[in-house]
Amino acid sequence: MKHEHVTAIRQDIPKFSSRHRLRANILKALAHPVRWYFAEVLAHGPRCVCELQQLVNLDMSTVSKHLAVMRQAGLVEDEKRGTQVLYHLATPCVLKIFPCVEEVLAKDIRRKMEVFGSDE
Amino acid sequence: MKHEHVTAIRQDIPKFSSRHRLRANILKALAHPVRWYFAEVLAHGPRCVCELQQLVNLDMSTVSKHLAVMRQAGLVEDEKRGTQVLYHLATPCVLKIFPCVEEVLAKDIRRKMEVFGSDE
DNA sequence: TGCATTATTGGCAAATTTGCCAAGTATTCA
DNA sequence: TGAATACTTGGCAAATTTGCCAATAATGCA
Repeated sequence: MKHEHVTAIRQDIPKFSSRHRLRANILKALAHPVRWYFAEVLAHGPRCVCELQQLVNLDMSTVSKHLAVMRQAGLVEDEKRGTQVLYHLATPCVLKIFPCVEEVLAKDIRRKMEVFGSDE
Repeated sequence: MKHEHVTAIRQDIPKFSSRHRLRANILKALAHPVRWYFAEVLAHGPRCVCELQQLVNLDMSTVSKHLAVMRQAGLVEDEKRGTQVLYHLATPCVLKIFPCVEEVLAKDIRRKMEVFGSDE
């Protein structure tokens, strides 16, 4: 017998849960094309919601919600300036994630080209 | 007038799309508590599906699907060994993402403690 | 004060993700 | 060959995410 079948409540992920959920949540806040793009843009300096909105051409409410996800994850911070709200990266270390992802991507492409080249 | 309302097809995210979708997809493969955990475990060396399954206490089919997500993203590679399948990290650079996330987390906690301390 | 600009929130429908079960494949071993 | 082990795939239901449209709030300006 391997283990009892727990039929746990859906939300209740086993012991590794809380620690890993916290970390996964930060990544989840980056793991969307729009939010990844925002992180890239904000790496160059603060931007207001209206600027970001024009860049992606989505409804402003949608943009606002994406930014809320990033804010709740601790990725960005906001600051009121008159009628607008400026967003900026909470820590520059987010930028270090970019090259890591590039490397995974590059390696994956190399690997796929090998497979393509072989006669399998 | 700011811009026409495009009412685009749902999938069809504007110009920044393809480039960022590709990158976001890699992060998405890490942005789940179980898969984040697997990446941590695999950082210590190859593991078979059955080992990983026992660690998280989920159905083996569920574990298999999580690993398939990671494989398709180019995060891990698999290798048959008899009846079992060993998974290992495709590139060690994934590990560099861990400390970045820790830093975001630490900064976020610091910031929240400040707010807690102030009389706002 | 009234109006425009900027942003957030609530609500909803469509899309995606997640996890289980059942069924199928592949390999080892008796 | 037949049984056991290890894994994958299809299908489905529950949960979550995403994006739009109001409706609402906050600020600046005439």
